[in-house]
Amino acid sequence: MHELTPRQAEILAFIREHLATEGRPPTRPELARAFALGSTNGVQKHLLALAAKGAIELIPNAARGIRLLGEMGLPLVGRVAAGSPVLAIENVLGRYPVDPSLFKPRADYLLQVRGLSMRDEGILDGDWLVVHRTTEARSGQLVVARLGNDVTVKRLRLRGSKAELIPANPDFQTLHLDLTRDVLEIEGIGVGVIRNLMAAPAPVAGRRVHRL
Amino acid sequence: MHELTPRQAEILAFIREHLATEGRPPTRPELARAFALGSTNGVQKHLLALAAKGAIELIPNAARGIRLLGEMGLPLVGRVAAGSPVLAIENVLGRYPVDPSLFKPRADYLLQVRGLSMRDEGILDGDWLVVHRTTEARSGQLVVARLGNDVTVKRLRLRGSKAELIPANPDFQTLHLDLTRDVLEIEGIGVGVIRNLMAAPAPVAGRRVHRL
DNA sequence: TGGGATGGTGATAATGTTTTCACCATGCAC
DNA sequence: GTGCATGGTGAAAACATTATCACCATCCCA
Repeated sequence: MHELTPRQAEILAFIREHLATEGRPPTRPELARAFALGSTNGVQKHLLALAAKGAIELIPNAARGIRLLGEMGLPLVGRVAAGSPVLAIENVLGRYPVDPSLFKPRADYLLQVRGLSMRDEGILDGDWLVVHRTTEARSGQLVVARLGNDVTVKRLRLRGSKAELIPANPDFQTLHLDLTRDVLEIEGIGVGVIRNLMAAPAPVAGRRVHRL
Repeated sequence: MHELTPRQAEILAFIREHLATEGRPPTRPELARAFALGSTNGVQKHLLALAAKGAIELIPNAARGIRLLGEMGLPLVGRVAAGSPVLAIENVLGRYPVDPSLFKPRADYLLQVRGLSMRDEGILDGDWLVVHRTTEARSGQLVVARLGNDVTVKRLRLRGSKAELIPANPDFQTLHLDLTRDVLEIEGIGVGVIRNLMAAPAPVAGRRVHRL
């Protein structure tokens, strides 16, 4: 998908919002009113641009025939391949219908936790860590950090130029970093945990998500 | 809400389905086609009946102006008042946008866990247990059980006529029941866990959910 | 300096959709 | 047996909505 212009992003956000609050997509006149446009044709062109970029689908001759694409839940990231971005396609196991607004700050993806290094905080092997994507974290937060080629989940403590990545399990060791020397790459902060006690559900979309 | 007739329930289900698959409510002609009706007026009367019963809201003069009511996520049940049904209004803290189909079997409500009796299974104080409502449970399942006036979350073990409710924390004691004497009321089985690591989100609907 | 992408106004035809008219049939309670 | 809720047909008016026409302005890049 090409990048959206700021205006297009605004309009896409309004459609999302309208859908959530009203339960149906907006019409072109409704969009025109919302953006103080005098003509529905201005709206129409934005919608065509959004459709061309794959952000929405326009159903011909259907009232409110606007369908959001790529809104199929959050990606579940499995084992992160060495050196690849967390959200790289080869790491994504599927997409699951988790409402991003259920968590604060907003959830961006799910990370399947491996190992028991955070056991004493109730995060077990196989749990889904709900992650907010950010490069900044505060002391005390649960972080998804990149250490070389590995991605790890630990609690962060910052003390001046020193950083600690602290597990919640006495069998694991705290990692000490000197920020004047070492690079600490934050991938996101943990904002929630989801565990399936029974069988894992089927994803709403498989490994590859095609746009039409 | 009055009870729906079978026909009305069918139509409501179709609206739900259409909304999920198409991303917008159906029109009256679309409904007429789906139910092989020759006239949109037949549909209109059903919609008016559904609206009168509080199942939907009809927005006048708006294309696809059908809005589902009472579809606002799962109820979060807090401390269960003595003797009251789990889902009694006084126990419901709010409603949260959790997709029931994310868990198997289907999630029916969320129960705010109190205490640390299941700590070693990674279920902590304040966690939301995702519950499937059922009165039947198998040995080994995590159950929401009613013991007298109290509701408790434990792992169930059945051995012939004996039942055990087993905590996951050595500080708590296993409860032994003789099913020939004692009554074990199952309220549901735990199918998942959700934890908010940051502040708890605002509910999509407050303690009281008004219809219009 | 010219052409394409973006972001508009204004108007109108064609089509989709809601709403209401009149009328009919069945089952069920009082 | 009459009245009422339910579940229909058929038609038509009024309104909502989509789609497309011609035209304009700005910005950026080759």
